[in-house]
Amino acid sequence: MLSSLLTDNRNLELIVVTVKKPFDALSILRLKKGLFDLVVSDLHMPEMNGMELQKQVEEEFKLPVIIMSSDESKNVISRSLEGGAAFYIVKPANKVDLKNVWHYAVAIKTGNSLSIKEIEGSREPSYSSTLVERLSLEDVNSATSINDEKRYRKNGRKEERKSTKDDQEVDSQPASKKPKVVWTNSLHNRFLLALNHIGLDKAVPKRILECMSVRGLSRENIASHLQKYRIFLKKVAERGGCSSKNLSGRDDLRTNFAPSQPFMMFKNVQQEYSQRVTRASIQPGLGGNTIPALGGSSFRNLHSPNQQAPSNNSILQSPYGQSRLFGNANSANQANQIRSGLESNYSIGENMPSYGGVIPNGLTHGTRPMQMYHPQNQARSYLQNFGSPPLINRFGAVGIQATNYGSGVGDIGIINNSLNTNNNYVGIRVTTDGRLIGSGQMQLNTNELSNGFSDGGHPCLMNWARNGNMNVASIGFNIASENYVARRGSFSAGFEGANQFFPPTPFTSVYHGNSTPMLLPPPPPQHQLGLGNGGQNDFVFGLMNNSPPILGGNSNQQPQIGEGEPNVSDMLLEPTNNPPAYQLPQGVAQMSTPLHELLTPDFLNSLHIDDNTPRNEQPSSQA
DNA sequence: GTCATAATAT
DNA sequence: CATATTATGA
Repeated sequence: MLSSLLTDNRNLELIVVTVKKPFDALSILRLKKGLFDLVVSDLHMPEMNGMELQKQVEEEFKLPVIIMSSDESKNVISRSLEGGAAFYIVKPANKVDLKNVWHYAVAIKTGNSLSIKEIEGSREPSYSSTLVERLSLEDVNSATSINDEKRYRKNGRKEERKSTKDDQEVDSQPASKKPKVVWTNSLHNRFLLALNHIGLDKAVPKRILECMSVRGLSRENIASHLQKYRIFLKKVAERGGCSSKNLSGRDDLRTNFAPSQPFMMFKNVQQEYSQRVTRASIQPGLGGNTIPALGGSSFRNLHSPNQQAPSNNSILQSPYGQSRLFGNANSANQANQIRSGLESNYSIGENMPSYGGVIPNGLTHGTRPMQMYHPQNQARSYLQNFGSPPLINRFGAVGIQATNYGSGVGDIGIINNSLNTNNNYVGIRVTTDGRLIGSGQMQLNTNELSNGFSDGGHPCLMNWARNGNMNVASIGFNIASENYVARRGSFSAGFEGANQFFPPTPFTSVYHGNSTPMLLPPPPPQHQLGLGNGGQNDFVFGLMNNSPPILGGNSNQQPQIGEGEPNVSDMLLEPTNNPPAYQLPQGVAQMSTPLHELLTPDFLNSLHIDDNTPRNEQPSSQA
């Protein structure tokens, strides 16, 4: 059923009926009650103006009305909008307007085929014609004006498609462009959840589709994404790490610094924490009072529970050298040996065994083990060896283990000490349960070396050091009410070498008390380091959060398609009967399988998935 | 269901 | 203009 629905959605098209007079419009609306979803009307019309029509339509059919007019005066516009018009379009309508119309139409109509009724004042038919023509020619899917006089047709390679609704005077139009599905991070996260749920080996488009339950998403869409994802996995599996060449390529990263998409992640982190700290969007990676169980005091345990990690597998040890940043990190090469150390029953401050959580998370692709990358494992080894009193300053940089205050700083200082052409510090304070209670000081462009870590009083938590070959970012959190930090929250580092980038590791995985592995395949961007300039700019296929948290106070803004998607954790934490919908271009999504059925609270807590931003795209910053 | 590749977007 | 992403057809 769902699939048929989706199928229908894919064939969704606009059915446009044009009439000359408002009353005709009303007549047809009455006649074809339920067929229409949207009315587009001129403002100025003979018998009844657009606003009156809108009122009538609203009252009688509860349909949104878009008013168009060449009248640009603010007065008129605002009056129309206040009067209840869904949109006001100044004629001649431009591409953006039409896009909005389309989006709006799609948004309000989520399942069935979409109909747009265009009502045309007889006075100025040409305007509407213009609209319709552009609609069909330029932009949105298929939209056309069908009446006896005019027929606009896209020069498309596609010929007519079947109309989903029959109506004598309604015809369907060739599609000019099919809107692409945008794989936002949240959507992708959902995809990952589905994969995780199904199991990678059994994950095929159809099943994924079912599991994802995103309305508007087709099997093909998923197949395509899956294909990409598999390619990605393959690369990861083949190239366990990055070659050092990336690390040594350039003297000046600045030129290559920001442009590539992956880097965005880091920028987002910065952005988020420097600008958007009003909401504690970071959820500690661990639920309850558990902490990641890292091996004793040994970094290597983290990386490879079963093996001794090569001594050079830590970026911390030789950031400039031949080290492979994460390359050997998962030296538990067999997929089924990959374990997450994130589950732990140990409390903060408690000594832990070499590794507490043994969560196999093996993934396979066919017969081949897929090595999933668990950056949080490698990157977040900051939590260990909390003595008594607990040591502080143990978070932040990738995989750094601080043994004590001083040396901890020193260790971390490998990063910090590395040429500091740029150090940014951003402080964020978080309560023990992860709530953000304020931001700390921020220092920009200082050459001062800093440990970048809080000792409880100095919340310099984010540290971004740069050297000729790489950039390292780290973010940590100060848990204000405790004397030690970063128990639960920390961001790890991002690296960029030449064109490549190690994204910071968002909190991703967390498990449940029981052994159900909930770990999602997190972002393994390390392969990028091996690619060099000619390499493909790969995507990060893990849970991530690129988008700024949605802050309060903007509720009066009309959500755009693609915005305002629910974040997964929100959905999960508060299951609702009205699950928020993903709004995909060709249809509006609706979750039919609540994710909370798949997930556990702890897991959810660990996730910060609210990203509505298209993957690999930088979210727009909030003004 | 997958793969290669065309189409489209950035 | 090149690259990346998504759609599509075999």
